[in-house]
Amino acid sequence: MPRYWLLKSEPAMFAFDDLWKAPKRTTYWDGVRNYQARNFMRDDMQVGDLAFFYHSSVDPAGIAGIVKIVKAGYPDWTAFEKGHEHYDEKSDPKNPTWVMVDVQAVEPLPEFVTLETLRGVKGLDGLELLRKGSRLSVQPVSAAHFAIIAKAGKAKTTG
DNA sequence: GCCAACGTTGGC
DNA sequence: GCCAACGTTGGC
Repeated sequence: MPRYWLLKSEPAMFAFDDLWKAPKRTTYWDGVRNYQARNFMRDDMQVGDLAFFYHSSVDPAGIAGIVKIVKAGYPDWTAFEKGHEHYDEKSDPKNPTWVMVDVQAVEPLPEFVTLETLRGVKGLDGLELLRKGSRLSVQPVSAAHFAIIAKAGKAKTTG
């Protein structure tokens, strides 16, 4: 059974649309520099897992699309590149501190699901994103929550 | 090991 | 731009 996740990105840096236009609609998810988020990627994320692509620090914030994990955790090499935005001198290439995964865009949500919308959706009690003070950039999402949110992102139909 | 200071995240 | 919340650092 696949697990489900939510990945945050600032669209000014990298938006779902950028991933959609990328070769094979695939990229490496670098720059996670939080241990809890790192542990999720390193220990629990597996090929075939699905994740929401969440746009943070933008108005409105919300979920733009769905991605699939296509490569499980491996060393985040951007931590080794001096001058790189995500360089971390304390990460030893022989014993890397940080981890990245590869993700592939699956589909955009027909309707962008804003954070405000999510707060009004029933059945999302316990969703990490909605927890006060939550700022984890990699979060687990239950299968039930994933289904509810995906449904909320489907285009409204008449009749 | 405690905890104050500091830096970052991210919604508003 | 503000600031609450939270993670990390470093003195002790």
